[in-house]
Amino acid sequence: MNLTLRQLQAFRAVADLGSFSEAGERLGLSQPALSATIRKLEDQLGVRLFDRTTRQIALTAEGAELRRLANRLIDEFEAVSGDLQDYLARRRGRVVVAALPSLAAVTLPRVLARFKALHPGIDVIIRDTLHDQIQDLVDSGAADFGLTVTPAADRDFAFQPLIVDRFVMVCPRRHRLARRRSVTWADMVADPIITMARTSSVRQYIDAACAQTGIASHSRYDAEHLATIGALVSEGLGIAALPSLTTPLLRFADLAEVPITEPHVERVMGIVRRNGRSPSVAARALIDLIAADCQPAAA
Amino acid sequence: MNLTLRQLQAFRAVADLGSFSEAGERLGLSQPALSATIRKLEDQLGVRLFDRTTRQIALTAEGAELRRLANRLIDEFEAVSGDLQDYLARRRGRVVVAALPSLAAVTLPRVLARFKALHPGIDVIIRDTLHDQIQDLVDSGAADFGLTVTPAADRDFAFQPLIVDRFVMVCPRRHRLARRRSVTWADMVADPIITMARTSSVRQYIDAACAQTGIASHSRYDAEHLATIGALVSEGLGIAALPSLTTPLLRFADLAEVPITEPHVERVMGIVRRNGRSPSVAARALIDLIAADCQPAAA
DNA sequence: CACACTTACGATATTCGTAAGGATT
DNA sequence: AATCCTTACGAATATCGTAAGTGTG
Repeated sequence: MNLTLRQLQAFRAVADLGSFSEAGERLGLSQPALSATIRKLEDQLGVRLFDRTTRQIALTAEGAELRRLANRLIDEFEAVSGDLQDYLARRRGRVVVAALPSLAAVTLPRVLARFKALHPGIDVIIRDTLHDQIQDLVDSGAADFGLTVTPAADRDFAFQPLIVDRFVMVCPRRHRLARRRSVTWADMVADPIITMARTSSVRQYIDAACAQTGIASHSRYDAEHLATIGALVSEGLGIAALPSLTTPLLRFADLAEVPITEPHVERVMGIVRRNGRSPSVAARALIDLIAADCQPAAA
Repeated sequence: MNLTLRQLQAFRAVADLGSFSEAGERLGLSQPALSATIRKLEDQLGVRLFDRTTRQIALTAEGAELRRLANRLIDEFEAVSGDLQDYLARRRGRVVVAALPSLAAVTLPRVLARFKALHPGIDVIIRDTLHDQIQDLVDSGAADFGLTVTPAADRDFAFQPLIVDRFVMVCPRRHRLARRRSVTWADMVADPIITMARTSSVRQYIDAACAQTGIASHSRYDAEHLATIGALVSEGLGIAALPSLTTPLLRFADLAEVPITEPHVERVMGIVRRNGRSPSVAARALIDLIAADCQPAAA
């Protein structure tokens, strides 16, 4: 037995309306076509579903049973079908973004505001975590894509660069370096440097810069959160070297911000995806929006 | 969008097996046919469901979503389909029989024992009630068919005669008529006659017989239940005129049973169905069994 | 006679299988 | 070279609509 959805829909329409011609009209079919469909269905099942009296039709007992089952099935089917429609039309769905805290806090919120307006039915879940874990999340498929720095070369990732982030020095406004147009790493040696915890990718760049310039790292404080760093700097406990992308989060602290020109440290941030895996429609939409936001010139 | 069950089944097979050729083998389809099916499904949905790398295929995010939905749908469909199969194969179902108490107590139990053995999944519900209500139950569709006497001519019933039931006199074994080969209505006048209550169809025949022979009805006792009549007769309180069909139920009372030859009163019992309504498969099966039981010669 | 379903039939669409093509291991 | 998917194409099947047929009110 091989029932067809169309057969069931036709049967339901006839059973509901009690008329072949009305059902045909509703389904956009000619009445003979419906007649043939029901006839075939009856042949397949080996049972009469309607008692015909040329003038009137009535469900048989088997017809009534089939009607029950068909209703259940078609309802389920249409509900699911609607889900898929919505999903594919980006009216429904879910995107999981794994992003570095800086991007999650600065870039993403701005984009998400627009995204939410465009696709109100899509939930965006932000996993703000560190670079290594972002790579793992993307690799395992737990995240649709990642927003982070250039991924490790040995991983099979597709990387789409978006932002080149340079480091800036952050200090109190009354600090001796606050008025400078730019500073060098050497300028900063005299002060205690407050950096992010060793687990942070930012710290990797700082340490690299230290090694590159031959200057020993001399951080006195490590912080997990940017807000903590901002507070520490604000209290005059030291100065910080941070990616420029993160400084908007420190606005509350009323700090001075000076580019670090020597050594030239920059991190390239962008979108990390699994190679050979196409993103979901919802993810694709968000990726496009992020790219447009970060590269207005490219658009 | 008009998804087809076949499309979903094809998609699920490919998604499960991760291979077009294996899925084709399982479905009994050629591999290109499957390829075309999936291709068309993707076109309809406007989304790629698989990432193809000529050597390997992997679900896209939409594919994964569709897989979830397809599984739900197909499982539901197969469950429903199985229910229907069972129903049509008479492994499941329900028959409601409206029967006169005599038939419900005498004929039906014997048949139902065989029916239950043949179709253990079908529930048979017996409504033992009086003729008028049987007609109503059948007419309204509440009962699949009725077992009763010839229905009223003004009703639109199909009647299939099964048993011609003649009336017999029932009396104590030591009664003066107990040894007779047959008796007439006139023979019985001397004794008090115990009959069923006025609501019974049996009583209608008794009264008709009285009127026909010009003999006044002179029943002293009315009883609702046959067992009561049997007990009354057994105690010597009178004699009874009953359809021969009912006498097996009086065996407990150890009574004599003599056919009544004059007047010739008989009731034709059979199966009553609604005209123009085909019986359910289950009902048909039970009807056939009853007919075979009552007319072994016809078989 | 009008209405509602059925049957008949030709046209269109869909689906299938075989055969050939292309890419990767 | 072998394997797996895709494309191409002709054949079988299904489905549809128009037109004609049948029985009922």
